[in-house]
Order: sequence, then C-alpha cells, then structure tokens
Amino acid sequence: MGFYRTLLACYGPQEWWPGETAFEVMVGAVLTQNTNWNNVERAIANLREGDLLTASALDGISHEALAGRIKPAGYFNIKARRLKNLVRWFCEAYGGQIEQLAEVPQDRLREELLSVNGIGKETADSILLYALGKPTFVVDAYTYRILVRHGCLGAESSYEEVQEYCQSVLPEDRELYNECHALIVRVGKEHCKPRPRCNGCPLEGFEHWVEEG
DNA sequence: GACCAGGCACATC
DNA sequence: GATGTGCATGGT
Repeated sequence: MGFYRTLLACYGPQEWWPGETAFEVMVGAVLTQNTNWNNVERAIANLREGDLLTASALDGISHEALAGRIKPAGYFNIKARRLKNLVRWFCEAYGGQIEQLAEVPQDRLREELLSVNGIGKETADSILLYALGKPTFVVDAYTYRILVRHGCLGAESSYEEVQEYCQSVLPEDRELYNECHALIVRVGKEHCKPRPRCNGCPLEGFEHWVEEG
C-alpha cells in the first residue's frame, strides 16, 4: 500500500485504460502483448478508420484484411488469429454483447477467457479489470520485475504468486487495482528496464546485475 | 546496431 | 515441468 501511495503522489492518476469502449479495450489487450502502446494506437486507429472496432465487424473480416490493419502493432499474423479467436468466442457465447459478458461471475469468465487460444493470464486479467471492471490485479513484466528487485518476492514467483501478493497488500478495489497497475507501468518504463546499467560503475559492461530468471 | 515494448503458444528435451 | 524459440513493428 505504501508503494502505491508513493507512486500516486509522484505521478498522479494515470487514467487507464485508454479506450473509448469496452470492446476497444479487449482489442487493445491483445494488440499490446509484448508491444509498445504507441504501436498499438496506430493499429487501433487503422481499425477505427475501417469501422472495425465492433465484434461483428471483426468477426466478418478476413484474416488478411485484419492482419493488414494491425500491422503497426507487430506480430500481426498471430494477433489477427488471436483477435479472431477472442471475437469468435465472444459472439458465439455472448452474442457479442458486453452487457452479457459483464454478468458472468469473475472466476468463470477468467477460465473461459484463458480457454481462448491467444488469451493468457495477463490479457485475461486486463480484459476483466479494464474492460469489465472486475477486481483482479493485472500482473505484467514490470510488476514482476519491480517487486522482485525490491525483495518483495523471489525470482521464481509465478504469475499467481505475484498477483496474490499484490491483492494481499492492497484493499480489494477495482479502481485501486486499475490505478496501481497503471502507476507500476509508468514507473517501470522510466526506472525498471530488464537489463539495468550502472553508469560510471567500474563493473559496467559485466553482467553483474541480478537475473530475475 | 543493440535494446526494448503493458505475452503467448508450441516444440523439444 | 522446465527451457528455448518464433512471432514483427517502431522508438530510443
């Protein structure tokens, strides 16, 4: 809780997730897999330009056309397939209606999301929290890296262990989870690179940093 | 040119 | 079950 307050005082509210609709947030969650958000924004702009930010539109478009639109986000063939999988499930099981999705109990919905090929734990939790407002903490590379380097968790910690740690030190509150994850990404981008360099250190150049594994 | 970015699935041992 | 690899664009 202390780190959350410190980050909030330092950076202020981050106002996440950027996206006009819940469906757009779902699409963004897939597109941002291992990808800079700037590139995702270009891809989303391309989709918006083609009026493709609806479940029915994406369900109807060809793989090639979709891949072409999302090219700036990288991994476009894989992501086109993953978006198709997600949308197909969404349409088949819930008629492409966000309201119907939102009624499903959180645990069951997470299981269903994880059963879609291309939707992993982080993507599923991002959709649950940011698109549907469910109180689940999103763990990403920054969350893991920051908590391990601060000694809060061991390097071998699993996704669930990191998630449980965060949820145990924070009150269960979707808005707080939302803000906290956004702040972690913010501070991580600026101060927690995968391979820290020690400017001026005589050992600079040697791999003397702690590997998280 | 090297490194990085809001992962995930799959092959192989 | 752990470990390695492919996927790809764009910024610094």
